[in-house]
Amino acid sequence: MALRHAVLAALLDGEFSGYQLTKIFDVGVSDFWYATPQQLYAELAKMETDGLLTGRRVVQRGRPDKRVFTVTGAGLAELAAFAAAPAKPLLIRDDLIVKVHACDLLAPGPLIAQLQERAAEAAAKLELFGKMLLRLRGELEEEEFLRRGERVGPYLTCLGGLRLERQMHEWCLQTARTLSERAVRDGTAQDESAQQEKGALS
Amino acid sequence: MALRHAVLAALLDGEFSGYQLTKIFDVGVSDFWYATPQQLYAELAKMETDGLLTGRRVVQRGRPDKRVFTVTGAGLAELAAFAAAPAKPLLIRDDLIVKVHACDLLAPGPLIAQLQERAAEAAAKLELFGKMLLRLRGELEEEEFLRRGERVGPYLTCLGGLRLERQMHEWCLQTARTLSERAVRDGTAQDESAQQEKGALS
DNA sequence: CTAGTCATGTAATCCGTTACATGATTAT
DNA sequence: ATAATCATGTAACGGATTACATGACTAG
Repeated sequence: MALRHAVLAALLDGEFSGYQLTKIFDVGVSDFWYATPQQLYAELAKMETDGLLTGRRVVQRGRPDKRVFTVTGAGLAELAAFAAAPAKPLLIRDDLIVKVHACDLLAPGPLIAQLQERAAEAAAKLELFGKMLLRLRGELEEEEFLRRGERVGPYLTCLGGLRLERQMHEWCLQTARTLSERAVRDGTAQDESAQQEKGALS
Repeated sequence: MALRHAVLAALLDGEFSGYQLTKIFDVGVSDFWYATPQQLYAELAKMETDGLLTGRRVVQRGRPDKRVFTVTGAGLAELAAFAAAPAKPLLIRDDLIVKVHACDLLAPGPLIAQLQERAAEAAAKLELFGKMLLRLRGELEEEEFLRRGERVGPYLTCLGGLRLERQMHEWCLQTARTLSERAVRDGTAQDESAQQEKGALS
């Protein structure tokens, strides 16, 4: 029961449909959670049954109708109870870090490529978060907004996401550089036979 | 099928028993993965059946016997295949960030306390990772070790963990400070009735 | 002699992922 | 026409968490 709290938090920013929430959770906005569409549709149905949300049908022209959800009083109470309870420890699961951990026994080529790819993704998110921060604080300066803004929650999490992506970007590039240099030292990165001798597995 | 690759990577650092691995995965060493004991014992059994690992009984004096595991050739092949396949996107799930996202509608007191607690945990991990880096690189300087060390994988992931914890530490403290200042502005943090008026939920 | 650590599991339940399924509308 | 986007689900499977269970030994 943890996705539901993320959904409640997301719905504080406005009314959203299941589809809109899939977009929000797919990007993992501000890196605060991730969920698949199937999870969301199922959870939304359950939450409505449990009285935490109310759905409202919105007729659209040119597009299929959608049902947007609003947090109820019971939903807010659930969120408050969640906030008061001790937080579970941060959960991270990352294939890439596992691969780097094992990098001394692996072919360096694919790993370096994946690190650079991840760095590029991080850079894209950095830009996104930067724009988001601008949008959220409007005309105010950051300090001013954090002191007197009405809704700073999304801004603070976005700042966290920005920091995370910045450090991810740097780490990936630095790690890729280190592995490249070592590959060169061992007899050029693309030379497969040289790596076989060193014990790398294709 | 992702835990098994993390187990394989961990077992590159030496022979470990299920119990030892629970310690490693419980701390979430270098923040690279997390798993419960039950998950590990089940997965180790399956991996042995699948021929990725071999177990060896170690008789101890003063302590119960243990079974330590070693990666087989098939295990290394599995790891190589995993490394060559595209990595799944980073998965983060964090209660605290969800709470901060909703902070404008919540009582600030408990949230601030939890942010400070998390900051303390991050500081503890920072120290741990610092010591670990020293131990891993021995007498060499970092640059030198990264260029010529034999096993840099754990070092690189540890560097990543260090960066992550450093940024987590800073973000938690900064966010706690921001929320504290806002709480004061609204009529002192511990004054429950004042928050009720503002709309905060206890 | 009590609490804590070492050591290993089973069972039930819950959560999450993958695959499948449908259908309208808009832009090319 | 065809692909892409909007919109919402079901079903099956596999992975993860929680609760339960056991037992030896060590340090206070």
